[in-house]
Amino acid sequence: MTQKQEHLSKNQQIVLNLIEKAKGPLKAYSILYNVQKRGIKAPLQVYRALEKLIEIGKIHKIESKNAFIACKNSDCEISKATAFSICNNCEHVKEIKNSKLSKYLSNFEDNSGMKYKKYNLEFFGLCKICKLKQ
Amino acid sequence: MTQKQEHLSKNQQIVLNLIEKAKGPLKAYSILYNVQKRGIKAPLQVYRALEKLIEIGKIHKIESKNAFIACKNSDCEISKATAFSICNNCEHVKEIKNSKLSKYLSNFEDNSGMKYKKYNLEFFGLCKICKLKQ
DNA sequence: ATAACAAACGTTATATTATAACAAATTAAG
DNA sequence: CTTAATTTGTTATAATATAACGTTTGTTAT
Ligand SMILES: [Zn+2]
Ligand SMILES: [Zn+2]
Ligand SMILES: [Zn+2]
Ligand SMILES: [Zn+2]
Repeated sequence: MTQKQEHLSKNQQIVLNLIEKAKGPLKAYSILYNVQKRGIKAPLQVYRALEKLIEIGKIHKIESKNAFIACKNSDCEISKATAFSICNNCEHVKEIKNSKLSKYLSNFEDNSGMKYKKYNLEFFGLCKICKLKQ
Repeated sequence: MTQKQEHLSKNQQIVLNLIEKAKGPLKAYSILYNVQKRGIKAPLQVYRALEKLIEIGKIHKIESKNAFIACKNSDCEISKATAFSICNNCEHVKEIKNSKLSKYLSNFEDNSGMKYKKYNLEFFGLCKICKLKQ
């Protein structure tokens, strides 16, 4: 049983539902506008839900875009090891699931003697579709 | 000759000087306050300088912190391949210079058929000093 | 040198992203 | 039940970043 099942509060569930059915990453204020019909009125309610959802690994933040995407991998170790591919043209974002990569990075040590507990990697380029269009 | 030497404008030079002599990453508005004595008055002047400096690889943005750090590597391919180690406790940030890592990531391909032109990797953990203090 | 173009500048206003502070309500645990 | 912890609702504000506009400076080609 790799799936971590937490009980989510009302607001957390509302925000997660929206992010999960979205095609791409969503920004906080776009989330806010889309959940106002469900009673969430203020930015802070969204940010608090986001914070919790990130903590339990249900979503990830795409740092370069200030946007939030649902985790599709059941085995992201609670968002401690994330990698994304981002298309510079259409902005399509996809979480990379590659065990060699995650193993390589999780075990990475540099000469500083620092052992890393978490990493976030963002790759940029052109996706297959946009490459053809060029 | 790996060093890329561009002519910098006045504002760009002022901002770069500040970032280069800083011990760690600086935030945009902290930069602004520190260069006001040199005649830079508005956020946009700072952001424009930052944009250019990033473009030519003199500085990098630490996305998870919205902060800017000078590039210490002469061979960052104009900021197309960056990796940082970040201490969660003291916030110390250091650019990782590791040719195996950069080679591995620059050549990385996943099953999506996307070839990556750029990446940014941020590692988090405790630095040597903070580890001892725990 | 001067026209034409590109890059950088200065300035004001505004957009976007995120958190502080505090009190009330809900939920989990003993 | 009761106590503690979490979540909520709300208002205000902080922090980060860009739009729009006109001017100035630097570069390139005649
Ligand atoms: Zn994930
Ligand atoms: Zn694309
Ligand atoms: Zn660098
Ligand atoms: Zn430290």
